[in-house]
This record gives sequence, structure tokens and C-alpha cells, in this order.
Amino acid sequence: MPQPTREKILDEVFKLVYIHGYNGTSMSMILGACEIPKGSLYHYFRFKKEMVLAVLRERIAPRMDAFYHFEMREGQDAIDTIIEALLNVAQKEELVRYGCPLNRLNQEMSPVDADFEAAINMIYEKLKQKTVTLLQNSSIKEDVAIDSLAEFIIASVWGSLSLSPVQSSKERYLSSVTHLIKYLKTLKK
Amino acid sequence: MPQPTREKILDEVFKLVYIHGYNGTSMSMILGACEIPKGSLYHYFRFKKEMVLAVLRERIAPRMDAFYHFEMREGQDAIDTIIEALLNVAQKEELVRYGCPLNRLNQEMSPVDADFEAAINMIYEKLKQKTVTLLQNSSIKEDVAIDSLAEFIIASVWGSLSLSPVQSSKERYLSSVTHLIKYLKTLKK
DNA sequence: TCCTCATTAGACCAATTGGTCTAATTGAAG
DNA sequence: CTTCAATTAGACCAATTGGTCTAATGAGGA
Repeated sequence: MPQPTREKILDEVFKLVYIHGYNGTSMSMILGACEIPKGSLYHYFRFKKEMVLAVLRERIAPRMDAFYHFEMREGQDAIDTIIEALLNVAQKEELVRYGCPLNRLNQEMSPVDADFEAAINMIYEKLKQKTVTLLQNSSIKEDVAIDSLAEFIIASVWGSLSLSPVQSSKERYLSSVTHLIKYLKTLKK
Repeated sequence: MPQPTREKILDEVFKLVYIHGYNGTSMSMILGACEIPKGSLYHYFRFKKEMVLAVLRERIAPRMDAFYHFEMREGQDAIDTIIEALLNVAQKEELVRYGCPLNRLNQEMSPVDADFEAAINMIYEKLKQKTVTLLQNSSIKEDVAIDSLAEFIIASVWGSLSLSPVQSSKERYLSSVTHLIKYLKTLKK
């Protein structure tokens, strides 16, 4: 068996929902992409919502967790770790093309579904907390509001990634996020 | 007649699509909200897509145009006009609650529909151009890349408004956008 | 070998989707 | 008043939606 059915489903649903959104992805699209019969799909997931919530936990959350995961330079200032992460984003084709998958689902589902809202918020808070921790261990001036700075960083990335999703490009993201980086540098001690 | 039918439709469709998205809004929801029969709806618009594109042009675009529309202080620096606009956003209940309607439609539709992508891009470019013009007439340092700064400003606002759409709040938006304002001030001559 | 249980297969279903069409009803101009 | 186009009304439609259900399959352990 090349790939367990359940994992295959999660992979395909992630791709479809990432691009078409929750409401834009039908069960028949999913069936077609997975090339499995209905019986299998509904054997693993009771219904669509449960499936996409699983995608959130098992595909999107790990991607968010990976945001700061790369070889850290020895003795590097934490603020530079963040900057490196920001620049890393530009290398991910799908990110500059379609934006942050968490943010996409957030905008579509949070206002209309409490379960999605809660699940998304947990993932967001974790990412924010990581950023806060990094900022606390960095050479940033003491009088800066760490918490809101962390939110501003995430917000700027989300926004920069949503500038023209289609014609978008690495360059557009980079030129926008460069300002964020410049700002971060002004906050150094 | 209290309100021409076509205008009523555009108002209701705007509200529904703003919150539920394009695919999350069905014709029956629209019919229900407008309290009109199907015949009327399809008399004014040939199909759903045409209707929402009209909402984009006649409801969303004007809102974007209004972004910098308020009494400008005499002899005020253009950069302060921008800052005032950023702070004004916090007063719009629906904005801090649901985010920027243009950005929402952008994220949902641009990747999957060329007509939406084009229409949205035109509105975006106009907003960006206004921002560029303001920046050019401001006391900003000469070596700053005006174009990408304009994009960064819009991106930051979009992002700040999408931080937790539901539990969101004025405060959250403000504390995030405060960093943007601080950054803009560092760019003054 | 047989049994068991997870899995696969797909026919089937009610409800809803976006959309068509014809008939009735207006309201304004001549 | 009559005329005629704009508008309203809603029955109707094929296609699709998310979801159910029963039967067949198959792999592993006793």
C-alpha cells in the first residue's frame, strides 16, 4: 500500500480546501481527487465538517508549527530568527501563491462556525505564543509591547500573503515584508 | 417605494456575501433576505456571479474609495492623513468584526475565478494608487520605496483586521496597527 | 480452514442548488 | 382609457449537494 487511505484523504482535502475553500469544495471533488469510493470516505469521517477539522489539526497545524523550524544559527539573536522565518516564507511557492491556509480558513469559517473558530484560534494562539517567547529572548527594547508586536508580525505576514493571490509572487511578498523587517530592526536595543 | 428593488438586492447581497462568502451564500438566502420573488431577482441579474460582481463594483468599491474620505486638517502632513485613516478603521464595527470585505472576497474568489480576480485587482490598485499619491506628497524620507510601502500599509491593515474575526475587537486591531503607525513615524524626515 | 472485522464498493436518497419560463400585474406615456 | 414595457410572481426543472445503507471483499489470527 503506497499510502494509507486516511492520510491520502487528508492530503487531498487539504489541497482542495486550501484553494477552493470549505464551501467551494464538494464531496464529489474530494472523491474524484482521492479516487476512492464513497464508502471509504465515510468510513473514516462521519461528515465533511469532521473531515476538514481533521485537516486543520493534522495538516494545517503542523505547517504552522513548522514556521520557526529550521537550523538556528548558534548565538543568533531571536529577532533575527524571526526575520529569517519571514524570509523563508518567500521560498514556499504555495504560500506566496495562495496565502496562509490557516488565515484562509479563518476568514471563511470563523464568522459562521464556532467549532472552526475554536480550532483555528488554538492554532493561532500557539503560533503567537512561540513568537512572544522568541521576542522575550531577543534584544528588543524593554518598552515595546511584546504581545501586540507578535500579533502585528503575524498580521503583516497574513496580509502580505494575501496581496493579489493569483498574480502574486515572491517579489510582492518580499517587498512588503521588507518593511516589517525594517521596523523590527528599529526596535533593537 | 422605500428603496428601489435593485438597490435593496445589492445591499442584502453585500451583507450576506460579506459574512458567508460567495459560496456560502445561496440564492434562497438572498431571496429570503430581500423578501422578493425569484422573478424579480433574475430580472435584475442574469445569475449569481453577475450579481456579486455588481456588489463588488457598487458596494465594495465605494467603501474602499471612502477610506481616505474625511475632513482633512489644513496643512496636515499626508502621512498623518494616512494615520488618521488607519485609526478611523477602528470605529467601523463591521470592519473590526469581519475584516475587509474586499480582502475576504479576494481570498475566496481570486484563486478560482479570473473575472473576480480582475475586478478585485482594479479596486485594489486604485486604493494603492491613492496611498502612493499621499505618500509622495508627505514628509517621508526620499530613500523609502513608496510603492512597496503603500502595499505594506494595506497588507498590514488587512492582516490586522483578520486576526480572529469573531472574538476580534477594536482593541486587537488597534494594538496591532499601532506598530504600523510607529513604523510610519520612523520614516519621516 | 474458518471466522472476524476493517475496509471497499456503489446504488440510492431527500434536500438544496442555481436557473428557466410563462403568466399576471403594474405604472407611466400617449 | 388604452397601450406597452417594466416588473413581479412563483411553479417548475435538471443537476448537484451532503449523507445513508447494504453487500461484497480481503487480510490476519485461531
